[in-house]
Amino acid sequence: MPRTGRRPGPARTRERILGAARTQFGREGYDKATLREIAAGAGVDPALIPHYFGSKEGVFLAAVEFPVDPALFIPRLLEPGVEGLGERLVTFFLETWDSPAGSSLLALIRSVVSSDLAAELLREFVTREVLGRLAVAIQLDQPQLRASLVATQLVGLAMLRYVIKVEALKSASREELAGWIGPSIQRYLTEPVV
Amino acid sequence: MPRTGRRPGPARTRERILGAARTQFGREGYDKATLREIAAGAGVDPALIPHYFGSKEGVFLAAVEFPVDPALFIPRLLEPGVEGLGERLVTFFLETWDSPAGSSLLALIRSVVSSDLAAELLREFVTREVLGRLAVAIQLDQPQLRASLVATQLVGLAMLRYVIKVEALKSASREELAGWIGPSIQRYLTEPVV
DNA sequence: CTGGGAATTCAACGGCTGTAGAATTCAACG
DNA sequence: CGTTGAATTCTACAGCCGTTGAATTCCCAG
Repeated sequence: MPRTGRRPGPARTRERILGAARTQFGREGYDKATLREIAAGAGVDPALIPHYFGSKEGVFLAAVEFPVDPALFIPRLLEPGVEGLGERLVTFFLETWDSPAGSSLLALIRSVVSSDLAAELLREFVTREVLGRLAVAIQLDQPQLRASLVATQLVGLAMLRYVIKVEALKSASREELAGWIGPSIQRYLTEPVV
Repeated sequence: MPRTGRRPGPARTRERILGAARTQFGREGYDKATLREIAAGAGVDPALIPHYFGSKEGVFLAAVEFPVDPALFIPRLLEPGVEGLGERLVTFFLETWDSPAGSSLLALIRSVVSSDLAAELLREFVTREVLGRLAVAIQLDQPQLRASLVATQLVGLAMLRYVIKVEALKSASREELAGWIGPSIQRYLTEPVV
């Protein structure tokens, strides 16, 4: 059983493919992004991508891993107590989008609208990992509705600031936005029943 | 100069093509929708569409006309005064989406994310027709930022309720949602400077 | 009844897509 | 140095797309 053959390589090129895939999926969304463009971005032959990841779907799933771990950040946001939770949540949300991890989120949100696969993926993940944890954290009625309302405000903010790029939101500072939007989130999370 | 030849027809089939186009663009978005599927939905040969509307872009522009006229509904919403404006706005927004006109909006929001053409179209229209009118209506500082914040909340609501179809939002009543979200909108519009 | 012209269909082209499989390169080993 | 087998590339296929221009249908005027 000879342990021979070409050894080094795939670690490097796998990473470069994933990087180019994130860029491309973020810029174009799942459908418009093509394996040929991703391969060109990675300086690689297009056939290498199905070879490593099985299919276009495979490289998408490998590329858009959720860039933050809810099991970590949710307790960290809750730790200082409920007061100011809304503002902290908005600030954390904007910091994540403005960080390098934002490209993964852009790929996800762009793809969610065009691909049922991506929509299902995100809905399952958010329901299980995020809404679940938030539901047990806030000890109030209708936790799913409350968490969903929070999501509407945050998703809308991401859509207009990062996807459509509305000028007034693009040029506003994180602190300013947190000051405006934080209280809305806070109310969705803590306001007693309507 | 003989006025002869086949006369009736196009009015009917033009309408049927536009209807099928709205359905298809709403279900698939601009990119995924195909002329062949639209034609099949209208019971018509695919070549008729470029023939009547010039191109795929042409039938899209003809199909997704904004289904409500801001010049009409904005004064109507403002007329009872500023108190309760937030709730009225949310209610009107949801009524429009739940009406037959909602399919045009779905086509628009689905397409905005995949097509630069649609994004540019919507951004220009909203900036000019909606934000402008709202800005003069509310006599406060930073009218564009305020109107954009309103838009984030409404767009996010539409995304999660009608595009991703999150259960908690899909099954909530219009009144319930207006009760939760209305105050946020109200604050964005009328809260004195932060 | 007959011809003309609009309405509609047919057939096809060129381009792009994801993907499969054969062919080739090349670093590491005996 | 030659063999080996993984890493990579080449070639090609089948399918769908928007669009085109010629062919056909069919209503209506004369």
